[in-house]
Amino acid sequence: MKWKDRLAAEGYRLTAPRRAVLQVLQQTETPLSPQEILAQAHKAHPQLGLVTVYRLLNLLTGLNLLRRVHRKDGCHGYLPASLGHHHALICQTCGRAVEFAGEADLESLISRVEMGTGYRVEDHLLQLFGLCPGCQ
Amino acid sequence: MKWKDRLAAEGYRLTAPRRAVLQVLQQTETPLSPQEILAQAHKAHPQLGLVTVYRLLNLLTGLNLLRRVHRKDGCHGYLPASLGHHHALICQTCGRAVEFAGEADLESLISRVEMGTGYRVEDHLLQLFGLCPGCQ
DNA sequence: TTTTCTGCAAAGGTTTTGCACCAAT
DNA sequence: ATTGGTGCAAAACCTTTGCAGAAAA
Repeated sequence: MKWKDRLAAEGYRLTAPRRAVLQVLQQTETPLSPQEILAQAHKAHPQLGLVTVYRLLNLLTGLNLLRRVHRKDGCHGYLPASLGHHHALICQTCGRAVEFAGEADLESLISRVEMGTGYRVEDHLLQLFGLCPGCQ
Repeated sequence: MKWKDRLAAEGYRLTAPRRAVLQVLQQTETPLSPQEILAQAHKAHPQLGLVTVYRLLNLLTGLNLLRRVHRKDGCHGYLPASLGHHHALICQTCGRAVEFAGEADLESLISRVEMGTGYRVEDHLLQLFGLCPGCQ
């Protein structure tokens, strides 16, 4: 429910299409492509258009409510974002995803790489792919 | 020169368009988009088409001679790949990229995540972004 | 009522495919 | 001579934008 409050607090309107998309995104455990989001939200709001999905995705990503991930099939997927900087671990079979915090381990890796290359590291992209407990 | 040998060994033909594209890719230090590759290779082979670039990129990526990276601007870029599983560190200002091996550090992170989540991790995507020595 | 949001249509961009011609082996 | 490669055109996608009408505040 906090997503709706957040949108209201930022001055955005709560409309039927947005409710439908929010409901899909808040419940998903797998990274969904815009098309997949449309298909699911369509049930709750049949006249929903893909354009509206894209606009809301950009809005929510900007508010850090959503995280955009790279899927193995090349598409982009969207996942509800936890607070702070987390990373995604995605099941290659069922798509189910969990987030994990790997900052501590990355920091030592990053300082070693900085030392070795002379670069200063400012950002990173880390995703893991594997099999979830149910798919092993 | 070993790329050409590799192509020949795999039964692929050495043509003028391919020579032009190979020359560009073997020399680059920054991840190039297909359009950028076309623009540079065009000098050596003016009638080169973008389609041919795409086909060769897919071919070389399949042979593990090229690595596809995600650029911050959303485009895909291509870098010559070293042997083994390496990762890219890309300068956000000039685009210059280096590869680094972070397997040792990642292994401890990965086993910790496997322990915590119950997933089995089979693959990963790691890229670092920062400033190269010259751009700091 | 005022501003924002929506959905359509259309544009822009990237990547793939079909096909006839051409070139490397 | 064969086989595979090229380039054009066109198609298939994905994503963004312009705009008039609709809905939230």
